[in-house]
Amino acid sequence: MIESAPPTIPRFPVSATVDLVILTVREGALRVLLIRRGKEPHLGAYALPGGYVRPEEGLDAAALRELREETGLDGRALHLAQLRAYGTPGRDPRGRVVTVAYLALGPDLPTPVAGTDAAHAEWVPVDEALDAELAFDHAEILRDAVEEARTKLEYTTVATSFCREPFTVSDLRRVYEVIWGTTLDPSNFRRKVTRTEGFVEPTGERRTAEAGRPAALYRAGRAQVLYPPLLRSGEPERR
Amino acid sequence: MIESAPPTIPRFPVSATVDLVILTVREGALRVLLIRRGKEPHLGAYALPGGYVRPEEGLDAAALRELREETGLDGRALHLAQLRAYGTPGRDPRGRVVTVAYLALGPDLPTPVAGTDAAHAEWVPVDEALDAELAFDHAEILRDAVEEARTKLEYTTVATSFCREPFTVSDLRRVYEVIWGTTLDPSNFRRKVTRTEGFVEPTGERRTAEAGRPAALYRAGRAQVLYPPLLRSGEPERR
DNA sequence: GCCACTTATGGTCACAGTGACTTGAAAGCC
DNA sequence: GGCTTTCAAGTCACTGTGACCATAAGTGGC
Repeated sequence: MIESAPPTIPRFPVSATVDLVILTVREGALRVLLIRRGKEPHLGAYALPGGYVRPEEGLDAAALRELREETGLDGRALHLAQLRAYGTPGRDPRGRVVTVAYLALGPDLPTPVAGTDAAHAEWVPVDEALDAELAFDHAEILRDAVEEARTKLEYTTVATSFCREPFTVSDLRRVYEVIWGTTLDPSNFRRKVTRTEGFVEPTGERRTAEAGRPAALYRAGRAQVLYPPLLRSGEPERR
Repeated sequence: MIESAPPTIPRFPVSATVDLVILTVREGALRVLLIRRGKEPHLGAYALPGGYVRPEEGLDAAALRELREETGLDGRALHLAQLRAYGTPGRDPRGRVVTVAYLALGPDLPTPVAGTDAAHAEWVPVDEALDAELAFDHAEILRDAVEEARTKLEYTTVATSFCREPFTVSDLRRVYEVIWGTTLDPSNFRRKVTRTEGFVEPTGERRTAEAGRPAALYRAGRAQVLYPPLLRSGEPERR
């Protein structure tokens, strides 16, 4: 099929967009950055931030640009990776749109800057977002993104992306607990994290919180993957 | 950005295609189905089968259709899943093309049917394919696909998709060995496979090969994921 | 200062899963 | 029968994990 395409003219034109699922852990909940739509379709509904891919721009570059425009954040400081593409014919009533979803993970991020497209952006708890009505097929994308994030916690060290450095082992543990919806044994978690080469690096400093013994501080290590993985073995708890 | 798009007219038109990475294990090698391009660009080079997404067709449906057109195979009998999207601006010299790559896994498949677009299709060992010159960015796609397949063997039961039923434990082991490029201990592999609930189901039958004790025959089980996973722990062997 | 409370950190123990290896079973071939 | 080949089952040491206990080191109340 591909051989018979006339040069430079799309065989069947579609729009290409990127949508961002930006996750953070804030106030004990996994939250996603959503905007309130100001126009039809889906006026007033929550939607994932995103936008059109520009002519001379790659998909990753478009995701980075949108991230900067919508949140004022530098994508190189976050964990940003492609999730997958969504292109069901009726997903956008205005025409045929194929969107490439990206998953961005970051520490308790500032509320998005005003004066941008995302003036009405909010950090919405993922549970609420999935109960609310989301524009287009963004509920499906969000579900896939959360599942991807849960899985990535098992096999990679991305959990550190949710912590502002320096962080304590308990900070890191709470990331796992919030995203997995479980509780983890503090002692066993510490053993796993500190004994896994390259997961975290001690800074030598300590931090005294409101209560309890001061906790040692850590930075993210160089390892990208977790071997052996940290599997969410038991059944999930109450939700 | 998305709100300002004029209805039904793409903000910036691109072409949407699907490309298929169809893998099988044949004659002791991991092979990929490639076609010889009959037109420019990349005339004569190997390329992944694929084609344009049609107006009223979802991405998954397009992948299923292309699979049928190119190989005569029913995608429901294979393991078919989206890999990721590729949309670097210069990847196709004829214009802006975003392609969604799919990974298909199947047992020693018949040579593709003639009389289709894929008249010049061949099963090429993956090693050779990556050394040869592939059209567009298909080398990158193939590399990603093979890595994905290797990872899926660890955490899922897809290895059974490479075996025609009924199969022996040794058949299944050779799938792992070929795709991972390692050797596995037959005894430990058997223990793992047979003791993992839902991985394989005994048929009760036996098969006598050219030499050796007859092997028990199995079907694929109901389990989709492998828990605990079957990790490729040691370093890869010579390649 | 002493005490209750909280959180961090360290250790023990039993058990499951795995890698390396040995032994035995069941076929064909000479 | 003796040989080779492959399948199958068992042993053993080691690692990682979950459950649990004990201690350390802060805060705030009195």
